[in-house]
Amino acid sequence: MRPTTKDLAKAAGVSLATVDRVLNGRSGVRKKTIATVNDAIKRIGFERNQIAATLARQRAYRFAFAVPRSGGEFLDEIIERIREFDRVGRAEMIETEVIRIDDRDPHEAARTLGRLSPDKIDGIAIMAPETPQIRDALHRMRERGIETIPFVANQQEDGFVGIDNRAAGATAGRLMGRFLGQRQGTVIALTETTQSRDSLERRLGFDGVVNRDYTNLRVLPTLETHGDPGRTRHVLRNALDAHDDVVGLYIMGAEARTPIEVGGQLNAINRLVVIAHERTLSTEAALRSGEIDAVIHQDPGHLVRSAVRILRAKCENRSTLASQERIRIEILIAENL
Amino acid sequence: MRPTTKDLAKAAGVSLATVDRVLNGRSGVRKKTIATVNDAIKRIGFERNQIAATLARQRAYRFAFAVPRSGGEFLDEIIERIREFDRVGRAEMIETEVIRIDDRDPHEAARTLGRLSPDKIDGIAIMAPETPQIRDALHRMRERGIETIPFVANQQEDGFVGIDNRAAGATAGRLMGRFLGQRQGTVIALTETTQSRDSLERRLGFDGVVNRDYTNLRVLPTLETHGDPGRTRHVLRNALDAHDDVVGLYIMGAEARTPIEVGGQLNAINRLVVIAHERTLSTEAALRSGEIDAVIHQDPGHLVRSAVRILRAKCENRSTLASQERIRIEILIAENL
DNA sequence: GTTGATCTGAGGTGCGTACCTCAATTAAGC
DNA sequence: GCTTAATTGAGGTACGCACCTCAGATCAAC
Repeated sequence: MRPTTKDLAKAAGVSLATVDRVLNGRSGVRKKTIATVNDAIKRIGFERNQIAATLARQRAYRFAFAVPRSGGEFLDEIIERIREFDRVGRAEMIETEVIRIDDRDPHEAARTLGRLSPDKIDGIAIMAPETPQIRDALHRMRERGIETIPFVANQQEDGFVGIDNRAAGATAGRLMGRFLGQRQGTVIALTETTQSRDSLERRLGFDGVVNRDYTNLRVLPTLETHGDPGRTRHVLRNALDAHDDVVGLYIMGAEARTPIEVGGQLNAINRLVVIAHERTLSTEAALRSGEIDAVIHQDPGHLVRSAVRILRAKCENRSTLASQERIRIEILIAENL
Repeated sequence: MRPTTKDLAKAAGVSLATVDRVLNGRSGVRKKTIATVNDAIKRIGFERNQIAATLARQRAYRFAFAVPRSGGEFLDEIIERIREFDRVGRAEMIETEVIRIDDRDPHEAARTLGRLSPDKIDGIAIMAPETPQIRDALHRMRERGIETIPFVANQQEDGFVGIDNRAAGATAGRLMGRFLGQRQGTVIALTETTQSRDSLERRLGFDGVVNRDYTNLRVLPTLETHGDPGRTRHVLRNALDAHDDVVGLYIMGAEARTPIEVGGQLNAINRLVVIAHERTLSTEAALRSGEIDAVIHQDPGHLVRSAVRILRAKCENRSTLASQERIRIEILIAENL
């Protein structure tokens, strides 16, 4: 039989109350006693029964996902997965909710986060640009006892859930090079805004591979669409007009729908190797139809489940298996959709 | 507050004992009463608290993974993931164990499975060839009340956990075609044994794509290694001698180490596009060194966690979210390892 | 109406932990 | 040694459900 708290109390020569105080980090225990209990934990191999602990808490874990108010298909997909998780999670006493924050107004976003109280929420996964205001708000949340982790954005932070965007860019670069083979020419790189760290990282990774291993290719400075179809058409047409040897298109942003549409209309896409990011209804359809050649993807379901596992582990101050939590950089083509 | 069994009893106008009988499928309840309770469940949106239910069972779930006695690196990897899961699972009252079965002796395998009693085990994931003896043994296990699911092998069975091998082969075929570009020549396909259904499916998928879309390529009949380095060297050398235009090598089996080694020794691999299955220490190293170009993979951690989720859901007669349980066909290259 | 079988209710115990109160003990400062 | 504060123990209740017993109700067949 697995040792219980009762066994632990006996082994440590203390009462259940003290065991409880130590296990849950409550105050009013001498350092020496804490050490005694910890020794006993190791000695008898005690491990808290999380099932019983969760039940005894008398309330569900409540986790929030703070996501931008504006977003494309990929964000919709993530939100759908959060809601899906919520449905099955309730039976395991985990409730999840989506909180929208305004990524264009850092002050308002910080205020929204500031309003969250530990009474209503145990942890939060944040998908937001790293502005000083947000950073401050997060710091204050942690002080109030709310666990936080960066989600999809801000990979350099601790406990990040998401992919290594630099490696993702390198992956795209490798595929671009290999798919183009001996062909010589220009590659267009497109994103919503070059301000975003994700785009920067991806571009760095992409260039790293292409410049080193595919000297037959030349990558143009990144074009910006600002998510605007008109502007997308404009910059794309300009680039195609200016270079008659365009052979590849790398769509770096999460919103590939408009570039694909515009590319198709310009009748350019059929001759190009096109690589985009994130599986959405649009990129999936484009993969099937052959309009694009590969998609670099991170699984939204895994993202959500991993974030919840990590938040929960933090609440129970456990550690997690890093190997289990690394989000894969997936390569999708028509055949493995 | 979520409705509890008590609320359900009140809503259905029956006692807690009857609610328990219905929820857990015990005998001695009239059909009409069962219907009344089920109606009430829907009406008030009752959902069993799995945390409390698990605790009240007074014992952990015990799941087994039946895997072949002989196997290569990929099997080792899977077993390692099972043990890893076991360590974290115990805190959630899920115990897992590995059972070795002799895949060369179906009778002995069936006997091993036959010895398993519902007292000692709640469910089992089986990775074994589909012989009549095994099929019988599984049938009898289910009758005894042990849940079973096919694992990695036998994808056509219900509840299968693993990848669609035909699609995996098609994925390999597409990559082979794209990586070779305009090059013309012969492609070698290699496996341990063509008797295995996995190999057959992969070959079918591979051929489907290559024969249709890459007429510049010709795929030779599948070579068999029987897992023997000597034989591998022999058949590979023969094939390379017989065809001076070999441009690609497709290693279909799970054990790629020997073919990669032999190919390297024959000094052939550097000129070829090589695609293998399953990430292992060998294929990972070969990807990094450039000896192979891509690996088609299924994540062992996901395989194990998914199998456990499905077995547990079956024990609690719940349904699972199919979308969450589909094992991805992953494409690995050096950049997204 | 009786008998026997079938169904249902009432009530209990226990799982392993969280979280609470209050009294008792021990340590620390003077 | 005394006072005060810090530490510890004892005991309780609760979570939502599984699983048990036994008496009482209901039903069907005769």
